[in-house]
Amino acid sequence: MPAITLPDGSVRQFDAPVTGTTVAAAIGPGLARAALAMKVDGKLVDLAWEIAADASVVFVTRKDPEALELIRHDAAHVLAEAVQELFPGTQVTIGPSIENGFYYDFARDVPFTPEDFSAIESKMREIVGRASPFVRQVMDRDEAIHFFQEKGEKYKAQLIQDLPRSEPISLYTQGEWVDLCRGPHLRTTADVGSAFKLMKVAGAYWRGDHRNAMLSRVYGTAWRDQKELDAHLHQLEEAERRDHRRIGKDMGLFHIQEEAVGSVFWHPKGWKLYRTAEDYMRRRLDAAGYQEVRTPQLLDHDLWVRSGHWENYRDNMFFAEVADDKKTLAVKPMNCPCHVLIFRQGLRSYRELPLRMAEFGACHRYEPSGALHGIMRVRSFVQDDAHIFCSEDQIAPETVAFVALLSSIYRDFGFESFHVKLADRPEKRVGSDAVWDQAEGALREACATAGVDYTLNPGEGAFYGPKLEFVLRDAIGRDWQCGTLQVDFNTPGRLDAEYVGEDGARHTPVMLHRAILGSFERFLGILIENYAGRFPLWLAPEKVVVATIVSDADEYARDAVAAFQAAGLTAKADLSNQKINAKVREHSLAHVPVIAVVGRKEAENGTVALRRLGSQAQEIVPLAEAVARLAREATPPDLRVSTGTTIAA
RNA sequence: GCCGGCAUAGCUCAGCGGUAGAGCAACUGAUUCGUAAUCAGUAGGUCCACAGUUCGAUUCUGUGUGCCGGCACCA
Repeated sequence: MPAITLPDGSVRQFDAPVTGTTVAAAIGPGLARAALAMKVDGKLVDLAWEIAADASVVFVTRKDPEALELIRHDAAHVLAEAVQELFPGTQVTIGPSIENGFYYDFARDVPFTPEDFSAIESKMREIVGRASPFVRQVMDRDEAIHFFQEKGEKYKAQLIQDLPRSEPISLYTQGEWVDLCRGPHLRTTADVGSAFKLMKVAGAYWRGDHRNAMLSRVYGTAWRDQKELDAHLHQLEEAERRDHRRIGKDMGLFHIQEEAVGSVFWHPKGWKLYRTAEDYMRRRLDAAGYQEVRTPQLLDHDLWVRSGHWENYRDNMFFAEVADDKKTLAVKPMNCPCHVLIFRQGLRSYRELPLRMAEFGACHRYEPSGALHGIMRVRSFVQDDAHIFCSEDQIAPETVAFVALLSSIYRDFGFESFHVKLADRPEKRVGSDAVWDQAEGALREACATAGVDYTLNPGEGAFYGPKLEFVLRDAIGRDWQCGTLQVDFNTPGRLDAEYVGEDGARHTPVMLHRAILGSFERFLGILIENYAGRFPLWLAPEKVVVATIVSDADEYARDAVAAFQAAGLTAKADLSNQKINAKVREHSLAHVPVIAVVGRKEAENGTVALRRLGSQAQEIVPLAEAVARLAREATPPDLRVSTGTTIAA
């Protein structure tokens, strides 16, 4: 007879197998009301699950994280029921809970549109109101297939067909409606609550494969209560407010147009930002022992055949031809082969290794039209690329040095945390399995040496080698993959790179492909969104606007601008015939970090009234002090001299 | 590339089978003002492109292009 151990350590004895409902009721009416599901020996199950043997039980209530996932999953079921009530003939497929909500994929001749939402949502609320219990039932496999085929649900039948034989087939019924589902579920549809909202429709391939039928996916968001839902909707607005395409337009940083799809026209202010980032990166790479190079855009396609790109990457490459030359040229999608060609000039010695070759390399890739996204995903971009030619035993120390450099650079750009994924051999690849074993082993070992914790990203490596992906988190919690470190035992050999070792024999170097920002375009897009356009002073393309209150201060304002500019601060005067309120508003909306207001008083006293973006406070300081202080603040982080340190003799 | 939506003034958007409107921005004038919109006036359009239907198309239909949201892709 089951003895139930509760989280507080107490034990309850029962005479016969019991359900969670019974146990909760035995503990108290409060818990009986609050318990939505339970964990039996750590496994999440329905409250109606029967416990026959001794077990530890933890009840899940609305405030537990597990509850949220159940709410979302159940909301998906409610959505599916609502859709099938409203649109008979629609087939159901799958409907999982996801981050922030749920979706359900439907097979239907006419895809859903957002206009259908209000009817579906009303029906969903009606179903929630019915408080139909979720009832679990286990069915024989063939019977279940037959059951769904009878109902005309061929996708469901297919799902069961493909489940492993060992898997029990469970169905859940809510009222009249039945779905194939592993579970678990809440008690009744009422537990879903009312804090849900349908968000968007989208096409999605059956089983995520583009060769399959396109289904109509309905996305929803669901939360424990209205407050959480509101917070989420607010968060979405916040993300939209930060959209780099919006801010790029508002601040006049860049534009993209039809004549150059997927390529960026950088405007003066945007290019200033770009150059600030590039100059910074160049200094960091110089200091870290990299040698910068520059290589051609167009190269004979034969090179790409040898490198393996022709075979594995041709569909994503641009090609160029001219009338009186039979050669086909490829626009480089990567810089690596070019760097190998430089490496191959002359005889290399082991003494030159590790040889770190860097290039801000302009690459072109024919990305699918649907993948393009502002400046984040483009067809023409510049990588902060470098290749480290080294011996096998230099992989680990180079990885350690790289991770240190990358962390420091991310920190300087305002990103405090990142995580790492290790992507191993993909299906489409070059090189033997033995070489891949070696490369993957070397990379894992390097991670251990560098003290890097990583999660596995199976099958996602480059075609020439496994890679580490460095994913950073922005100010509103979104993740972006930027940095990468790839171990390549293939390309150097394919392109005949070699060096003379200590033993006098010729060896093939290992090549580490690495990038920190990834591409400038993407990284700057991320920076824009991370800061919502409110850049720290060193990055801000326009640092100071001197705004006058009266025209009597014009002369002084010009002098002030000159003083800021002399200190290297991009500054301009706003002498326009507008009220100071309007000027403050205009420049605040343009994300200018510092507004220096000058009126009669300031002109007389040689001061400026500083107002920082995002604050209403003003500080009146002598012009010279303002210049010195802002110039110090605008110094890039790598050039700042920390005060108070003395250099030891 | 696939599914769906969208394309009208510099921007945000309204509108309609009889060839176009608002707010903001711009420009002109007045106003000299103390920290997120001073007032008045003026100008501004191949209604994405091409084809079709129609007496007549910015509007309806088709095709193309681009953008947006997903999916697939991201070596």
